[in-house]
Amino acid sequence: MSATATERPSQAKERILQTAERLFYDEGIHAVGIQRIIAEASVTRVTLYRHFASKDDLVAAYLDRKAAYDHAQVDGIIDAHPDDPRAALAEIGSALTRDDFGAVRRGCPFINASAEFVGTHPARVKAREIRQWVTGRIEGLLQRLDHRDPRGTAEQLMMVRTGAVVSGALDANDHLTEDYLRCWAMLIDGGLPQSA
Amino acid sequence: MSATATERPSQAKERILQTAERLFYDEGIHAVGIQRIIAEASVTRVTLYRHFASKDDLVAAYLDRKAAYDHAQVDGIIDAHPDDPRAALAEIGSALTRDDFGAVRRGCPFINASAEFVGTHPARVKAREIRQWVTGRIEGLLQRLDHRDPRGTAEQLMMVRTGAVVSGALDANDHLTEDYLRCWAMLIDGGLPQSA
DNA sequence: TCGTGGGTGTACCGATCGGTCTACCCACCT
DNA sequence: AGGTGGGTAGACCGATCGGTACACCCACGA
Repeated sequence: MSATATERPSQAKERILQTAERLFYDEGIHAVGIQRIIAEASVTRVTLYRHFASKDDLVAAYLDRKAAYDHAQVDGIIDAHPDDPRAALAEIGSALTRDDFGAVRRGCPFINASAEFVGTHPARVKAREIRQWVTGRIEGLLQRLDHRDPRGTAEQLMMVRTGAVVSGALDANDHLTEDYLRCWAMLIDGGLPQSA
Repeated sequence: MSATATERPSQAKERILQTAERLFYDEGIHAVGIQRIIAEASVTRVTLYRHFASKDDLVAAYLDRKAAYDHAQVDGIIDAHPDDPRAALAEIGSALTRDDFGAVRRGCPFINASAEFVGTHPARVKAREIRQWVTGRIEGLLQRLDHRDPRGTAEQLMMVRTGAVVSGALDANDHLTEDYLRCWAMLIDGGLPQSA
């Protein structure tokens, strides 16, 4: 009922964001001009600048959306295993490998964006934020498992996760998923209290 | 004697390459125009295009030089420990951490460049090549140690190495070196034959 | 009824992009 | 003496960059 009321806020904006997301991720941020985006989103220049003050603004929105996906996915997994942190950790690890790393076939959007900007540009700030957030979530799960070293292990897990994403985008081979998940499990199991 | 004879081949070219290396790595490739490079290298436009057919050509030369560093470093370490592959592995791992990851403070030049290009662009090809080469070298050392799984472990080592480089560039903390090297050593020691 | 906000269309801005052109200089080697 | 190759100087190219100005349309809600 009355969906149209507050829903109207912009179909064009949504189209712009989806297009920007696709192009920025697939081809890089500096490589994609405003012209490309408005053409493929079937929007006019004025409309874009009505919704986003500048390209940097659009970039920030693009990364915010990417971050929202990650937040939702990780928290969704954790919530789906309220009494089994170990299963949640396993799921966080393996979620990455779906469809042969298809969702990250071009690597990590935050790492990629960070490569294109310097200093304290929003892209770099957001990259650091999401990485620390994920690391913190993993650390929390490890704590609930009475893991020997939640902080260090969480960071190590982030390292192999990062490496797997990059490898999946650059030099994927048939063993990648297996090698990655074995390492992931080893880091977790190696510090568990009464594990065999 | 007669150094000037064949040494002349281009001081300008060298200046261009050094400048390109610095700017491309520090700020990104698409973010740096030809104008910036020739200005900071104190060279004219014509001179640059006399030595490099195009910007893509210069990018390729930039990455070739980066690859040459890596080749020299890794092979240098291996050659310095002809009878001790384990020491060589340890050195390859820790070489990265010198000066608080200072040499890679902006991350991996190949990963960064790959983020800016699509398809089979030289940047992506070279990235895959250097990564597979390093992985192969590590695998060779593990084989000489009669490691249980040289191939898989080499790939896992590359993952944590990659993750450490990225982390060093984005969210370095005081424990990074320690966490990284512990993981590095664990992967190696975990598969050794008669280890304690 | 009228304003407001999302939207279109298009022309325009200065700046920069990668790349080319012509003309000249000079140190070296043959 | 002449050629060659590395170098400088600066103008110029079409294209694209991010961003703005102005004028108009229309559906909605107050």
